[in-house]
Amino acid sequence: MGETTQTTRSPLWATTVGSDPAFLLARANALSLAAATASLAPLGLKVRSYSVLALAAADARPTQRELSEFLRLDPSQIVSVLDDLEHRGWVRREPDPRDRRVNVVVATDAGRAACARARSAVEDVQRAHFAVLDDDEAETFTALLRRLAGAGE
Amino acid sequence: MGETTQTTRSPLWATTVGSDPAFLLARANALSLAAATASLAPLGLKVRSYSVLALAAADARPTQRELSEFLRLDPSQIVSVLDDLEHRGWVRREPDPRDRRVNVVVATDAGRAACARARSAVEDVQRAHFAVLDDDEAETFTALLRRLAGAGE
DNA sequence: TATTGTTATACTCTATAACTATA
DNA sequence: TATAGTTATAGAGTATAACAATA
Repeated sequence: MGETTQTTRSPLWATTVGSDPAFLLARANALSLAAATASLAPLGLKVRSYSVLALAAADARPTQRELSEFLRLDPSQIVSVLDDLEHRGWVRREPDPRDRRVNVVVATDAGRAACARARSAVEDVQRAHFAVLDDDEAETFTALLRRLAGAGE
Repeated sequence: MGETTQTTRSPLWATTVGSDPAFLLARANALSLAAATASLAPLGLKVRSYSVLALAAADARPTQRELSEFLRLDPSQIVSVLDDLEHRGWVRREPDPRDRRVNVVVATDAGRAACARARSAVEDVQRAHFAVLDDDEAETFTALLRRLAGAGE
């Protein structure tokens, strides 16, 4: 047993491309992204809308501009994500009384509940994705990844 | 000195999203991808066309189907990448005499030269990207990443 | 004059299906 | 009947510029 799940194993893995860190990073991300997307689909969320919802539900009270910069999305894309989330009653735009140009994004109770369900779903698949590493390895990997991702900037 | 290069440091990094491995993976990949894309642009290449050129130049003699599966691109996307590379004289489609349906992709001498220049350019920026890790850390990271990327499958 | 959020538009990327020629 | 490559097309994602309200 064990051979039943064997995959095709392309000979192209033996090339320099197959061990290029940038290529591996892209591949690992594609797998992670696909798993997260699939787990969120039943909830009517995509990775982007879930990210926005999660930041709102974290009580960070982000402005649209902050969301745009942190998620590296164009401000106009934030608009459409928020339109969708607000239309479902999961998020509200609150005008900032100190600067009436800016909106602060807050999650509703329904939004928090939806976010909790979504988080549970993505954590399940991410755990499965990281199951190829033991706990120590996963911790090491994430610590190095955090620096590579430029966390904090 | 040192403060001149200080970036904005979003407060959103303090949320759970900011330490989510999947988010960090996406961010690290986006940075790597943007750097590679920028370094390849002067050569008229994108990451996808460079990947195909590199696999051809590695003498792996991939079929279009193999390229499609390994790079996780639709067969029709391989067609347009190859049309572009072939039009520039960097790659040739060679019909396989044993099965006349399949084309094997090989790099021309000009293609190998272009590939060497491209490889040098991307390696420079990738080195800079990985410079936040020392050699041991980079090696550890890549080894773990390889498993996470499902290398070999 | 600069900035926040918004709208509109065009471009790229991706996914899908149908077609041909071979097997 | 199935597979490799090709073509065509529609949808999603992305980038850009212009605009109104506010600072």
